[in-house]
Formats: sequence, structure tokens, C-alpha cells
Amino acid sequence: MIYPGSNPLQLFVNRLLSRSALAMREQEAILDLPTQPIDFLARRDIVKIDEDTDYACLVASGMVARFGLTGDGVRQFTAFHIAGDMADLHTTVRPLGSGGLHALCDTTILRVPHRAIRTIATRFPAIAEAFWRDCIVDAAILMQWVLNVGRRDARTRVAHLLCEMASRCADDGEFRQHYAFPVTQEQLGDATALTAVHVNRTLKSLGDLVTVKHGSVQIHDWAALTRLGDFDAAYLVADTGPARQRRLLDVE
Amino acid sequence: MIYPGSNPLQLFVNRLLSRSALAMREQEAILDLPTQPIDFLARRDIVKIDEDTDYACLVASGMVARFGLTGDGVRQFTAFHIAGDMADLHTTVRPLGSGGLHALCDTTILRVPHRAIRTIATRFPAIAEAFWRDCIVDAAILMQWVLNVGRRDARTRVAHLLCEMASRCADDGEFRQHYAFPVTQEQLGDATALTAVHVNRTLKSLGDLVTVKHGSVQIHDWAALTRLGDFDAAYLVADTGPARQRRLLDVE
DNA sequence: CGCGAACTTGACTGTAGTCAACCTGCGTGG
DNA sequence: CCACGCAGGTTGACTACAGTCAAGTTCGCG
Repeated sequence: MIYPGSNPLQLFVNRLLSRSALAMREQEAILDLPTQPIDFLARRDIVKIDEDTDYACLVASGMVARFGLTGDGVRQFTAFHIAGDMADLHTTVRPLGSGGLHALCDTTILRVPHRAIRTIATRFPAIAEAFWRDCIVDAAILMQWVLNVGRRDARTRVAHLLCEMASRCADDGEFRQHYAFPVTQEQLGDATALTAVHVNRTLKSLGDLVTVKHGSVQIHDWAALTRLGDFDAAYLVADTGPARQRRLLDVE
Repeated sequence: MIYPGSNPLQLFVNRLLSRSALAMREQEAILDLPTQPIDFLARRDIVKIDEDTDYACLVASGMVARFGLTGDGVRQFTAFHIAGDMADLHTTVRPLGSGGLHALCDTTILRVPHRAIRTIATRFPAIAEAFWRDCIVDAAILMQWVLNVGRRDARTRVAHLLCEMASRCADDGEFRQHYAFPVTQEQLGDATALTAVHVNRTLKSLGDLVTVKHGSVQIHDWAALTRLGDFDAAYLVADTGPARQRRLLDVE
């Protein structure tokens, strides 16, 4: 047992199952995917910007950020990914450099060959659908980031991001009062398009509602934080309807 | 022949073919999709925010914007879609309210039932893949919007957007010197997260490189505009490699 | 010809950026 | 065990880009 606790592929399947319906043999096909584990130290790039890959990166432990760079080298994060996320599943169908992946802390990645992902996606339409849907949820988050960065002031932006991560880190469908978020204030600025200095001031002014310290977040007043952060978790869930809607067609 | 010129579904197939390989019978399956045409006047919402749909919207003619709203009603566009685009293909796998769709000018939409899309996606894995890839290209554009809105100043932002649309409106892989872009300066602000007043000043300062007037864009100096706009069209293309990569597996 | 929407311009404001100094906590090595 | 170094955090003073407000002007359409 290389991975203490749970198998990262099982974590990934669980993530998919929260949004899509998969039969046992489909789940097994995913669990049987070939993987190559690689460890990265904090602050290292897992995939360099503009790098083309022939594998996707499953986060086994740790945390990663996807990022882009402007022409003059300014960095902007476009997503955070936690353990169990396939951080760049989308490269399966579009392998061209789609931004970089950066390890926020010591992180173990499982490389999963695109070829293997393609094979099971073709064999099992429900798997292709689950992968597609997973990418769409990521895109829904991205839309929120455009809104966040474009239209909200600093306090709202930071609060919204902290709410998003609290929701996504939750095991149930709710939120986590306390969660690991191993980012510096500089990196928080890369995500919210603020400077480190302004993030610092903003966090201080948010001190009654939430504390970000030593790489972890402690929420003191969820109701107030979501209100201030203009946060509604609806965009994070794929489906509230009956389970059958999670599947294009019953194959049986 | 209801639609003068070309069949909108054919336009959609062409768009897919520019990114994915589809056999004749797969193309025909798409062309056979049932559609319901609906006309919208300029400035009307095609899909209201938070509305759940059971169909996707194919733009037959005109132009639409996808948008989100902050809690206090400030609008932010997150994408523009031109004729031949399935503006919300992603709702097929995630039908929950994923933002609104707004007609920028008089626009004809073909409603395509999710159920029909699901059916052919399940029957033909290559179609599911093409749809998935199409959504990924949209997501790649969205990542650029985060970068644009988050990290670039007003001139660069506007220039970048105008470059994006010039590339996407091109029939070949290049760009269009002159193209229809029926937006007011207010709407340009909704896309770039600027106020109408500042868009106005910015456009004036860009006058040597590009003119935006009467709902159309005229580019005077493409090289300078892309340089100023920090624009590289790479993110718009799905694949530069050999054609076989456009398809997960050969089904034949 | 007249109305309204869109565009234009100027004056002033404000949020966040910049620059710079300093503090704090932690790991390393003398 | 303390000294040092360094990354990250904190604070203050000043700046600037874009927002706001308000008053015109232009354009297109009925």
C-alpha cells in the first residue's frame, strides 16, 4: 500500500461519483488506469507553461494551482486543485499547452497517460460523459473567477475564494470550518488578481469572519462570510435532480 | 430553405471539424438533430440567469454573450458566441443554471434538445469527444479571460478581446481585418470589466491600431494590435498535430 | 424634425498598486 | 544554544489607473 489512507484513484472515482453515475465495471476501469507517481517539492512547477503533455495529473496528496502568464511574466492562477482532482483532465482532448501546474506544497502527482484515459472513455460512454461533466464543473468555477476578478472588490474577492475552497474541501455537500490551504499571501494575490500587500490588508479586515494563517483557513462566521463574499455554492454542484439525470442514457 | 446561405447545423459541424475528426455518418447524425428556431430581438435575454434548460442554443445568425451577475446586479460577460457556435453545449451534461445568454443584436437561435444531443453522443463516441473538446476550447478561452480581466490594463484588455474575436471570426486559421461585433461600449465594458466611460477613452487611444464603430471592428495594424494586446492565438486551436490525434480511437 | 440611445469629454474621487522599511518565525549551522 | 539568514508577513506614505458624476454631442430611426 503505497498511499496511506485511500487510493488516489478511488478518491478520483469518488469525486466523479458525486457528479455522475458510474456502474461498477466502469468504476473498476478507472481504478485500473495505469499511473506513475511523482513527487514535487513545494513551489515547483509540475507542468511548465506551454508544455505539451501526453498524460494527465491526478493529485494524490498536496495541492496544486493552474496558472497562466501575461507577456511580461505576471502570474495569474486560474484554478486550485486538491487531492482526488484530476487537475488537467481537459488535456486528454486538447493536449496543447493549456497553462502551467504549480505545486503549492509538497505534492504527489499520479501521471495517467492520455492514451489510457482515451481508451476507457471510448469503451465506456458513461465514463466519457463523467469526464466531460467534470471538465464542465471546472469551467463553471472558471466563470465565477472571471466574475470574481472582474467585478468584485478586494474583500469580496478574497471572501469568495475562501468560501469556494471551504465548499470544495468538504466531504459532505456543505463546507469545512477548518481546512488546509497552503498558500502565501502572494499566491492568494495570484488567485484574486491583487497584490500581496493588498491581500494582507484585506485579510486583516476580514479577521472577524475568517483567519488565514500557517497555510490553513479557519472560518469563524460562515453565514457572514458567504454574504460578504457574494457566494452561492450552486455553481459547484453538477446536478440536484434525480440520479438518472447524471447519466446520458442507461446502457443496460 | 429557411436559412439563407448555409444550414446552421452545417456551420456547427464545420466548427467541430476544425477541431475534431468526424466520419460522414457522425456528421450526418449531427445534421439530423432536431431543432426549433426562435428569433430574439437585440438586447433580449435568450436564457435568463439561473434558468435551467432542457435544450442547447445553436446560434444560427446574430451574436450572443454569456454572462453572470454579482449579488448587486453588476453584469459580467464571460464569452461571446457567433453563428455556428453551440453557445451552451455544456448544459447538455450540466443543465443547472450556468449563467445567462444575451442577444447582442437580432439573433436566431436553434434550440436543440439535450436528449437528442445525449443520444448521439452515446451512440457515437467520436461525437461525444468532439463535444467535449469543443467545451474545452471554450474553457481555454475562459482562462484567458481570467488573465485578461485580472492582470492586464485597460488598453491591453480591449486589444486582446478584439484580437480574440478577429481570430475566431476568421474562416481560415488567421484573422479578419474587418468583422461584425455588434456591441456598445457599455457591453465592451461588461466583457473587459471596465466602465463604458473608460472603454470610450481606451478605444480612442487605440485609434491608430483598430477602429470600433457602428457595431463592427476594422483592424488597421494587426501586428501592433496583437503585440499591444499580448495576444497569441495558440489557445484558440485544439490541435496542431497530425489529424489522427483529433480522435480518441479509430472506430473503424 | 425630434427623440432617445450611444458616445464623448472634463473634473474629481477612490480603490488598489508601488515602494520601502521593518518585523516575525523558523530552519540551519557555527 | 545562540546567531544568522531568509521567506513571509505587516505597516506607512505616496501614486495612479480606472470609476463616478455630470454635462454635452452625435447618430440613427420613426
